[in-house]
Amino acid sequence: MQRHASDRRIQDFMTTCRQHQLKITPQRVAIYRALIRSDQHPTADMMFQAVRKEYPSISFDTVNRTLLTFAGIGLVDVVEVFGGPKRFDPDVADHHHLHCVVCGRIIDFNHEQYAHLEVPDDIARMFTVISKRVVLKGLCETCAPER
Amino acid sequence: MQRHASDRRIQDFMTTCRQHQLKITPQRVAIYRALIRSDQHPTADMMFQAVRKEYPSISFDTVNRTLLTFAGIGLVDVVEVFGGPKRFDPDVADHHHLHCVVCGRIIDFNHEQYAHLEVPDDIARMFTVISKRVVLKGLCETCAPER
DNA sequence: TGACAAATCAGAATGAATCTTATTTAAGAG
DNA sequence: CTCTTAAATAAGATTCATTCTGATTTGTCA
Repeated sequence: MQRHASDRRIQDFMTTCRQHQLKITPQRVAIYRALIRSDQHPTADMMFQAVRKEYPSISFDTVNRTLLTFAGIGLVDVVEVFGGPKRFDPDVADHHHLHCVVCGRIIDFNHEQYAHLEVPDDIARMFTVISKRVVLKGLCETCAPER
Repeated sequence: MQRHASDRRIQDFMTTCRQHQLKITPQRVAIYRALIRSDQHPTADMMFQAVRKEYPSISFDTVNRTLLTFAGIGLVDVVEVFGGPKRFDPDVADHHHLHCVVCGRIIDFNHEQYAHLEVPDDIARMFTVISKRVVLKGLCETCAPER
């Protein structure tokens, strides 16, 4: 089942590439594979280290450039950060983020109330909204002072 | 009136510095002055260029370090970005952001619905929330395709 | 199978942020 | 008002992230 789900995503990935006239190279497939089984919100360098293990000859530039290409066609998201390197999110469905201000961890969550955020009329008139996200800053369990 | 409001903020600024045992240096005052009359969401370099005009001998390092110090005591906010240099926000009151994906402009806004965002119980149990913000990505008036 | 545009690699270049060290200075004590 | 001291600053070096350049390789399609 695990194998089938993953294979299915690779098939979809290839279809998306073809739709955008992107060549299906072994590097791109390796990067996409690493992406869908990645820890949450990796940096380009983290992705490079991960892909490297299965594809030792790959260059950092290829990984970075490919991630940006993937972002351009909606296969991955570049998420908001408060400084530091870019971070990527393989989950492109709508969801929200917690940012721990101490360890920098980004935690995904969903909430019914946030699923129906409306855009104020005066804003909607002057701004075309592509995506909406609630971003909470705070302290995660590990970093919160003990009670 | 303009002058008075500004003077008042400088007074408050000095009080805050004293409360945190920060020395009131002419550099810090110049940086704070530039901050409160800044365009929205400047980078450290933009701040450096601005402060420079009134204080030509100041170094970039001092401007950058000072902005981070100010952020640490709540005089300025580091806002979310999607890559690129850090950006600062002199408005530390609760508000929300539009990000134009084309020109990178960040636009402040407020909305009644967003003022009452509740944090889901299961999240509140594992995460101490410091701040909440709605982040909308999209196209600003200038960058939206003509109609 | 061959041609060509696209993609990759390696290393150089750029940009942002931080660190190091020597010097200067604000602020409190006397 | 002067002295002392820790804090702050300036300048340049360093580190890290990202992008660019140019030469080489490789999917894709005819």
